[in-house]
Amino acid sequence: MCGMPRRLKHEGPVIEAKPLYAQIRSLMLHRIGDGTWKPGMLLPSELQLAEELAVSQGTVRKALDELAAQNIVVRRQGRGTFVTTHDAERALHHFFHLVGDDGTRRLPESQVISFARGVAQAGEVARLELAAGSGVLRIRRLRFLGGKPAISETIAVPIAMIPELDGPVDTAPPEELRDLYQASSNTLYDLYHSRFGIVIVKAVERLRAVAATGEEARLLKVALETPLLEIDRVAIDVRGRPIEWRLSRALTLEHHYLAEIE
Amino acid sequence: MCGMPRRLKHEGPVIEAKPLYAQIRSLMLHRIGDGTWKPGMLLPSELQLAEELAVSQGTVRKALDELAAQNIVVRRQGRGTFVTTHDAERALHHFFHLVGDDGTRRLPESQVISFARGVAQAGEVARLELAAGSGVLRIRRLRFLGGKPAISETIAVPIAMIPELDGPVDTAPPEELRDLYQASSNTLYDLYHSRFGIVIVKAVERLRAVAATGEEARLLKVALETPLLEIDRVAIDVRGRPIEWRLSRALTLEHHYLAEIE
DNA sequence: AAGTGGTCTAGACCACCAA
DNA sequence: TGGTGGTCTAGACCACTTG
Repeated sequence: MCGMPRRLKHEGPVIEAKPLYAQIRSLMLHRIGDGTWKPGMLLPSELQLAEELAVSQGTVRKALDELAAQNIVVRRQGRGTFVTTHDAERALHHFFHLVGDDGTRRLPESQVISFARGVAQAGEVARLELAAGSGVLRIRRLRFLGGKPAISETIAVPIAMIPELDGPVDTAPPEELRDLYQASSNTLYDLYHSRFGIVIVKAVERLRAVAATGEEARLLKVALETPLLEIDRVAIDVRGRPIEWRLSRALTLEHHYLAEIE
Repeated sequence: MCGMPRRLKHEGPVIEAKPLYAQIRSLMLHRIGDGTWKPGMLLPSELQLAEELAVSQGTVRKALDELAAQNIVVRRQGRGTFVTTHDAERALHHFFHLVGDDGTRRLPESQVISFARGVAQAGEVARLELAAGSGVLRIRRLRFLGGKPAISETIAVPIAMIPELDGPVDTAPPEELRDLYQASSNTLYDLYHSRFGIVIVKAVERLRAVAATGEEARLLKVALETPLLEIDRVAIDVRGRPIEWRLSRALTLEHHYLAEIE
């Protein structure tokens, strides 16, 4: 029955030369990215999707299974398939790896120190793959674990990724956005998803041991030169674009970074 | 046709109450663990396995796909399915996360400092889930990256895991084993697999920043109190048993620890 | 009871590889 | 050319959730 490079009928741009289930997966990612399917939403059932796309249920299933494996979608027997919510719980387990030495995982509180636009510096250009002279949003904050200052953090996001952030780089960003960032504190990825349609699916972290600088020592209330764990993270969305660069320096006296490799 | 809790016919111990493909997966893991299927070996084809186990090809496929996703098995279209070899390449990419700041990944050289049996200390008892008084093999070594000393490392393995290591804990272990450890340097997990039938599939790493002690400073040729990245790793085999505890302290001046989260 | 995802089967054709 | 895994289909029954 099948010809050679099969092709879906319902797409705008023609996708070819990859398996049907992969094409369907791409189509679903588009629907999530463009807001047709929003976070938390119930998707049509496998049978409905199969009929709409004119493929078998098994093919739809394979596409959904892959999305589920990537945590983009959650499947619940008897209920249906849902778009993942980057809620606090998930953000905590998936993207926040500092845990207490006793194994407890606590949500850190955050205090925003500064929030401003600026022209991308060399490090930002490199890690966010920007053109020279691009604008970025920069957030500086101090985070607390168990009430004690534990992490000094700088975040950079390309202005181009956030339409609401357009404007001269030497003026203050909208107050509303600052409030959003302050409020979402620990679940920025959920904010990106629900507000900007950006789905973070991956992060690359580079870790090293460094000595606390004067400012860090002051913020974290420790001696100068105290060893800190530096976490240099770039978050990447479903289309492979770097969305956020985050440089954290953490005290690891009562906490450690947990990595599970499998 | 199907009854309720389906059951395979060919097993020794009865496995029940889980899906057929999961039972088949377990059976395959047994065959790999007990040496019936050795590293690098070509497995029977899906159709042969399906016939032998009296299930459909699709069910065998699902079991094999899961093993492939776990890197326990490698599938090659047109050739067949093979038991994974923990070769240097794989060990490097999967379990060794220290990379050069320029992105290069180099295989470290190792120099064994000491190699002896002993009674498990508190930390070893806890991390390796041992009974008090159990014996462990302890290896102390210094590792070099780009010719320069970079990592100070202590490894502990329960004697019970290695039959060839049985004997009084206050005597020296067999020379042959020491030679093996020295030679395999970076691919201990391959040694565990091919020699002892232990398949490492997972590792849990805890990272923190610490200050170099006197001995470490001497070995690594840096100043006292230099910040070091401490990596506390427990390797776990396919049956969930902790096999090895490794405590490393690394210089991160020209290298960093790379973690990819997805 | 109706609808969902989860498991399992049987069979087709394809792309790839080795002899 | 024959055998392998990779894709796709069609249809069955199961377990779970909701009304």
